[in-house]
Amino acid sequence: MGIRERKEREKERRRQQIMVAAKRVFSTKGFSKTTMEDIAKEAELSPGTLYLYFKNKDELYASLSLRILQYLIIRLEHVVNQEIKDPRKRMEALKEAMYDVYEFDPMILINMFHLQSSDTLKNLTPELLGEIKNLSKKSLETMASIFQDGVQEDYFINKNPIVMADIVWSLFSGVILWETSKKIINNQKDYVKSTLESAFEIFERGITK
Amino acid sequence: MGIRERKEREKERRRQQIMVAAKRVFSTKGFSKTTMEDIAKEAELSPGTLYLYFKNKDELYASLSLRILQYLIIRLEHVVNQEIKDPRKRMEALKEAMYDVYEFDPMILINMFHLQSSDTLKNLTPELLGEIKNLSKKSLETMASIFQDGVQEDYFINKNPIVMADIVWSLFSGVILWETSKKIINNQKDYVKSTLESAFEIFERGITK
Amino acid sequence: MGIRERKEREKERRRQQIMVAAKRVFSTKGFSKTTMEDIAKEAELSPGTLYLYFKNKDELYASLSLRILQYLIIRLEHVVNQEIKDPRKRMEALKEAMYDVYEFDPMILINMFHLQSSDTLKNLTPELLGEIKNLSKKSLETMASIFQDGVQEDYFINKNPIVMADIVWSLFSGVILWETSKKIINNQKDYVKSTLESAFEIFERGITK
Amino acid sequence: MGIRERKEREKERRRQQIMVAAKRVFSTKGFSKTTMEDIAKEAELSPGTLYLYFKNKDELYASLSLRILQYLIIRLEHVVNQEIKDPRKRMEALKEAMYDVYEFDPMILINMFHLQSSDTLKNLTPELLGEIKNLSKKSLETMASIFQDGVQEDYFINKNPIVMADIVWSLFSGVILWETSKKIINNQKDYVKSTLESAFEIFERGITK
DNA sequence: CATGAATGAGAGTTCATTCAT
DNA sequence: TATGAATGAACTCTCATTCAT
Repeated sequence: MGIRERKEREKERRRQQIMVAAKRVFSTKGFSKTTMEDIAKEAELSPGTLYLYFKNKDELYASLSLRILQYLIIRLEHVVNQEIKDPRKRMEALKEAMYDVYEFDPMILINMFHLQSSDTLKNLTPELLGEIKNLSKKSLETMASIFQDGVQEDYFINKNPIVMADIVWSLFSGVILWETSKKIINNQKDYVKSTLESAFEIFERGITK
Repeated sequence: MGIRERKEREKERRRQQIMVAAKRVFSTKGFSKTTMEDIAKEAELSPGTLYLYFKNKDELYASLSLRILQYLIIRLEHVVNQEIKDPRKRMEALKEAMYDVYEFDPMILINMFHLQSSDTLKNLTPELLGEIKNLSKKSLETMASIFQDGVQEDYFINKNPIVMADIVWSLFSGVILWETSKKIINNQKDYVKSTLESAFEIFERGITK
Repeated sequence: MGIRERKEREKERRRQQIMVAAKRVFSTKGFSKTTMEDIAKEAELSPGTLYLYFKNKDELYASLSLRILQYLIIRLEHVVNQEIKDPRKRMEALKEAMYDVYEFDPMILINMFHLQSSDTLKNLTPELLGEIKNLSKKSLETMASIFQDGVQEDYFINKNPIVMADIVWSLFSGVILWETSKKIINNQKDYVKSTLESAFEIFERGITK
Repeated sequence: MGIRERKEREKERRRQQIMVAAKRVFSTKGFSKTTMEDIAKEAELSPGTLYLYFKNKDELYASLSLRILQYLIIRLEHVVNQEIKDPRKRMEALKEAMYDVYEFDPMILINMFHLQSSDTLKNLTPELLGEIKNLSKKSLETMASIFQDGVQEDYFINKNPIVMADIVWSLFSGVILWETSKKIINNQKDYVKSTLESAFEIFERGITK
């Protein structure tokens, strides 16, 4: 059993190693122009080896989203499990958490948002798709629980907390995509942080009694 | 002169005809899997002909966004130019307008949101890119003017109207992408309308004094 | 009859006009990258019209050679028909004539040399091919007659004058192609004239008793 | 180390295999009409594989010239390194060598002469172009050394040996191109050998004191 | 497990040529 | 005679994926 476990761990390590390489390549070449061979070279492996760890290119791409979702969940749970129950402070912490996730890896996060509504999604193995669904669900539920508490404390307006979570998530992804877009098109400054700040402020005002 | 005008009109009609065909193919095959030949076949033209009207595939793709942006602007300007000055009613009209734009062509709108933060954008002719930028700018400015009025009337909180416009646009795109994603992943009902409704409600509360 | 003649002349003028345009485009874009549309645009005609005057692209290309061959013949006959019968002076005149032909239009001449041993030749209409053959033959014969005279006057060695003409023509084309090639590859000075000078000198020494 | 060497050799063999196939196709279809797929089929490989060994079509074409230039150099150096120092005998050997090169592969040689003054040249990788330049230079220098010796021995006239080499190379290429052309146009006998013979004879007379 | 050469379908694009007007 | 929009075959080249070693 020990051996099998170690093997398992080693396999997982290799996967991570490949994903790290993939991220590095994406950052320099952009998603659409990155080939499997590029990634293999960066990972100092052969193209064929990549297919021992990922069923195909789409799965490799999608796997990147998993990591960031996992990170998101950790941060969100941390917010929920804290002592502080003051909704205002929790909202603040939520905002912080989400911005951290953005900063953790902007490129990958944007890729994940793209992934959300693309054909790619349909081509994934049921396992991977299931995992993504689970993680997404968990994230949203964790967020919802924050709102839930706020509603119960009569601090937030009486609205379905799940819907609130959907909206905050939409706001988050929308701001990042749009501000990134503006940055690219107009070669302008990065307003993600400040816009996110304002967006959260308005959102909070909007749900506060 | 009449002849030249007619030719011009015919050329424009052809362009539209190709774009309509493109949309039809996209709807059935999805964006990434649609080839120029598919579109040509659907338009009952030869592949070469497509290139008489669009410089390349990316330009054809991007041109689709143009139409929807134009429609958006018309709807937004209509909101602004109406007699009604009551901010609440205007917000209601704004929401209606944006939802109409979504219903006008969901696929194309989603594609446009994807386009926003992709490499494709960099490969467009400066002319087309310029046009997209102009239309985007105009849309945002028109939205901003609504908030501007509301602020001046002391009905909305004192926040940069341009930032408000950015946020409402982000919210709009974010909700659509996320709800569509959920619909696809979970094979569930389409919650775009209801979530958009809630999102606008919260947003309005959030900016109202 | 007058009318038909005029029509004929006008048709010929149009042909010339197209050929002039073609030459201009070749000079700027190079042969392989010039399209029929380029030529049409330069000639301020439509692509279709080109096909009223030339059967196809190859024929248009080949026709360019015709003009230069005609010019060559005129110059050669001038050399032969002059009063001077001194072989040395005639050789000098021959050299002058050939260099003039080169300077008349280097690009077209080089194209003609390429044409000589290419597949294109086989795709020409029999008429055009026949004309090229005739003009070539005439050129070579005219040259040969110069050598013939020199041989009869016992000034040149006793060798088949036709072969001498072939060799002088080979030398001419070979020097031009090779010196042009060196010029392009090494970005060096144009040595066509000086090398041609030396080549003729050696050739003359070689056939002089 | 042995393994890497073997791989290297195998790679080189594949390259040769492709080049041989290419030559075969060229011989039957002519250069301009040969497609990469034709060559792939002849080599019993897939089109994609060709691109593992040659960067693009032009490079494959140009590579063919390399081999013949290498063969030329070997033959020329052999002439120079022989015991015989008698200029007349050396000229004879030079002629033999060049004719052998022609017979080694007429099609490829002609193609190389075409290549010399075409746009293709400019599109090659600097490495390949550099190699071609080096080999050309070496050939010409080796030839020049023969003339150099003859001049020093006071057997040849006092002319720049480099220029002499340029001229003999021009004569060689010119005769081959022109005689091949005549053969094709007039469906006549092949006079390359006899004309080359005469040409060398005249050239030698021309440079001999 | 790992390799990496080979695959081969398929993409986007070009352009000589045609033909209805 | 002139047009020029339309054609469509043909091209080069890419790259995710496989499989013998």
